[in-house]
Amino acid sequence: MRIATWNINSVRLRLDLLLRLIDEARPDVICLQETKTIDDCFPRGPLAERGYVHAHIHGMKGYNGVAILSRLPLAAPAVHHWCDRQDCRHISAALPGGIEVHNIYLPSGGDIPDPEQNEKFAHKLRFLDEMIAWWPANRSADRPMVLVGDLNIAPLEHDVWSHKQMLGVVSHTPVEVEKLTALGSTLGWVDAMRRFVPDDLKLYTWWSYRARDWAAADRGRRLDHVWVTPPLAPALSGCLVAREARGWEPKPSDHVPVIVDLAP
DNA sequence: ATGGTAGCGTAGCTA
Repeated sequence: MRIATWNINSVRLRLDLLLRLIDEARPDVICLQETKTIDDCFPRGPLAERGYVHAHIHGMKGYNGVAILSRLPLAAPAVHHWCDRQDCRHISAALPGGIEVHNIYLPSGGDIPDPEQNEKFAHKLRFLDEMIAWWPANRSADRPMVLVGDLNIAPLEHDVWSHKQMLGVVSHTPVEVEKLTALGSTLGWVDAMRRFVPDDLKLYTWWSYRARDWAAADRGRRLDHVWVTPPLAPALSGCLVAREARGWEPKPSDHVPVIVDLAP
């Protein structure tokens, strides 16, 4: 089974690129973040035509928005809310065989890495704290689960272009990294991407729009993640970061798809 | 040190 995750940064504007991903990678399940549309405007038709007849969509006007599109039936669709908000940032559904897929868009956190000065950063930290408490209280590590999405944190030294220069930049500050690590420890989550790319090699999924030449500068960050619970770890058979998608014309997302394969 | 770009929706927020 092949699962793709992608912060598409508007599913309506980039429908053609989503269809290109489908043609080129043929994922069974696609998890999108930042769809940026209400559910009534989500382009279900062209996706259903290509076999993605099962969809769990949770969007809002203009911001956020997550979706799980699947060729395989989806059971137990759920919406999860955090920080007493109605943001569309986390949904889940179960695949045949009982594998539960969680699709998460974690708050970016703004620019200033101080929760006293910046309420967006405070929101990000609270979101993490609430999830750290939620998983062990609501799910067992024995359950086969996949957690994907834009977590807006690059935890490892080589998840950013310069560890030293990024230590004070939101997405790579020690407080965020500690909380993401604690989140990973809740159920013994396995970092699927790093199963296939050693920790000492650079690995990015996002490059800023604000660079003159993103590829030449290559100042990326690994903000997007695929985690699995221990029962699924032996099934991991591959993981691919579709770096070339950062150059897809006419208008690429600033994030690229991450694709993971699970053996039957 | 600063400013740089993008999407939504049509001002200003979010990233």
